[in-house]
Amino acid sequence: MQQDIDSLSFSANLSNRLAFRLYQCANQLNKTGTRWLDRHEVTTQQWAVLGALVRGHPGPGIAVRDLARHLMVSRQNLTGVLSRLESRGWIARIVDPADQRSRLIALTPQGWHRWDGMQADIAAFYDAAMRGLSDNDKIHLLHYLDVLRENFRAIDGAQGGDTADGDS
Amino acid sequence: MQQDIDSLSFSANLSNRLAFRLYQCANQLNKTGTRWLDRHEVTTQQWAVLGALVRGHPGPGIAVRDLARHLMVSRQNLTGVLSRLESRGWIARIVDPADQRSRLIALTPQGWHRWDGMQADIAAFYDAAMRGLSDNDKIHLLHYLDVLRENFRAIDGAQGGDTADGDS
DNA sequence: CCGTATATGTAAACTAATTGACCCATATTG
DNA sequence: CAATATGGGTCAATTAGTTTACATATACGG
Repeated sequence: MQQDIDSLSFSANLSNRLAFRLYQCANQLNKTGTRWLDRHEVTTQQWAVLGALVRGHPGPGIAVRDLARHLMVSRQNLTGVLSRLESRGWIARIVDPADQRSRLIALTPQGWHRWDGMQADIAAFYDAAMRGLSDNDKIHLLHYLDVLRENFRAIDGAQGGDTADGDS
Repeated sequence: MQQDIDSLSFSANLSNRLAFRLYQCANQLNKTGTRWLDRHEVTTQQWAVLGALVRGHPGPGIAVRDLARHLMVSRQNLTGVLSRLESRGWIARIVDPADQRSRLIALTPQGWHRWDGMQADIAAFYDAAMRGLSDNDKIHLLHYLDVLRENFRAIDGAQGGDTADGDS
């Protein structure tokens, strides 16, 4: 009996700590990441968008809906981020020739230029952030985060969320 | 030569995917977590605050500064969250008898009551979110996230951030 | 061609996160 | 006692995130 209670609370405690650690890491990723790239004038969210565009599907660009799904943010929120990037001339909204309702988001030459310009700093940030993790560790961690992500996706789907995407 | 380039890009790619996965997971954690606890009227941030208070240090409460450090958010932001919780009567700001500048944040009886009331749903959320992870997996994942967190803390410290905390 | 579904944008309200700056009270130290 | 440091609240500006709802244009099916 006592054993049951203990094992339950051990596991629950573990989940608790895990979720909290995720929360802490995300907070710090945003804070230190944005500050690290300060001179490039990008936030981590914009950075995530640019990265998704760079390593995005072949073709002229990515539809807003797919991009929102991939980033796991709401479409309305993404619109705001995209507008800020568009007003700076980093991205362009191109009407999809195959479906004129759809806007394909793509990096402009200037966007590419700015992206290239921040690569050295991004690499240095990753070095600092992942210090002490071997490639093998990273692979394990990536796998675990994949599991979490898929679970979250399943929860989101069951909750009526707008999510359904392939992989990065 | 080619090999060097490949191994470099492999490792960089891994870091990239890892950071992006963290970003995705954090987005989904907030989204699905807040939605899951919808009927309890708490966001994941408030949930994190309550959790920190519950499993907080012994004594009458936690100073705002320490709480902000622990949660890894800014003091100004935390003030807002605390005010919302205070206006609902879930927490109280108590003047520290030992240092009258300091406010000790503590759960009120009502706060405890609400916290107790959401425990079943929280446990169910964890079950869904961590499906497929054994306790051993969780321990590994926790360890990796700890490494990331400490690296972020080090970066934050070097950047002049307001961070310095023990453990949860 | 007409109705419906889809893609996007927009709007509004709210919460949360950042930064920088300033004020005030209290502690600490010289 | 005076100067300085610290803790916390507050104000302001900006970005990001959520939700619900609506408008508009286009695509598609019958």
